[in-house]
Amino acid sequence: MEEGMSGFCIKAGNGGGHGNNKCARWNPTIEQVTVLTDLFRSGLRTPTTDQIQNISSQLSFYGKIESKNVFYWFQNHKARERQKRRRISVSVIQDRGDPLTGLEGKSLSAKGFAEVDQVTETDRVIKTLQLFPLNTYVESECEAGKFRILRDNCKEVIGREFDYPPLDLRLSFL
Amino acid sequence: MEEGMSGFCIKAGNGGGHGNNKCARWNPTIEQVTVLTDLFRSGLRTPTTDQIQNISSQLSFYGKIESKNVFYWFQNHKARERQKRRRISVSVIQDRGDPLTGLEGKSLSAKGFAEVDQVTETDRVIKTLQLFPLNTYVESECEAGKFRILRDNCKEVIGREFDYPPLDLRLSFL
DNA sequence: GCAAATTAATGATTTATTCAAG
DNA sequence: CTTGAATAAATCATTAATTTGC
Repeated sequence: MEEGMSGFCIKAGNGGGHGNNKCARWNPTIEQVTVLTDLFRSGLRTPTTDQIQNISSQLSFYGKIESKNVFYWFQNHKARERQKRRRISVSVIQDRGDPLTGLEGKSLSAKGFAEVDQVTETDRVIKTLQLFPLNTYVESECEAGKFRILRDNCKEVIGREFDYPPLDLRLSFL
Repeated sequence: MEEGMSGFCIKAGNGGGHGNNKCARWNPTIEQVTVLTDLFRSGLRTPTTDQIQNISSQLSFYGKIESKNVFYWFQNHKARERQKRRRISVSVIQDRGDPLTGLEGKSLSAKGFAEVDQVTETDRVIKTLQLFPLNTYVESECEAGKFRILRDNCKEVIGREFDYPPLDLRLSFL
């Protein structure tokens, strides 16, 4: 399969600006994303029409882009940042600064974690891990989907018993 | 910049039969790393406090270990895998572009987009660029010509139109 | 073979973000 | 607008690999 298969508008060849009309959707360049991210970080969340047009105009120097792309970018980025925060805030509370004292587990809770708000006591059977290909997972960071599921189940799997069956834990995953 | 103040580990009597007596830093055993890696590859990214404690308890069978070690391990491993990934595919950015026609400010949002969901990690992209000294923007596979142009224009446009008050600092390096 | 010296990995800290609550 | 919660990124620091001279 050729790389052009996916239909991305690869910026490679189109130095001229117009490039291939083949691309179905905007494929931002590194520079474009950098600028947009900077703006976002600087506090810009919902740019006005004028701002959008200006930004778009500016970014067009880096490659093909339209105003709507800018608009959507902010929409999406804002939403995803929020979602990301929500997702992890429900289940992750760790210690920090505790390492200095070396208190270990104790201070973990001392940190005032709530953690347990994990509403669902979902009865998802914990066979999930066995479903994971493990080998095909590679080190990619496609954590999104799978992790969400695993996290819930992992609690079960790991918390199962722990009677110190040495290799038991490991074997169950291998 | 007081930085070197760290590292006062009171030479704890390291239990366990595996490690040394020094309180330098955790030195995981092969088994411990194996289990941690399996968990990671199974999708576990940011374990909860409970999970950390459980994992730590389990792994203590193989040698000295503390909860914080587990916590740090996942932090580091996650970050480094991502870093490794990012090194390679820097230009594969995809924002779920949206095939809408013209852009007209507010009306778009009114359109009722209901698609923002997939928590892709790709929008994270390379913030590395922000560290660049302004004009050394990357000598990636892109043509060189465009960059210098934008830097000037961007400064202009943003400085003129954006209402965001004190945040203009960002502009200094665009 | 073996240590001293150098380099690569990786454990542990610090810093800078983001969203959200008050 | 300020502050709390919780990272993830960047950085510091130490251990293990390895290279090198003998």
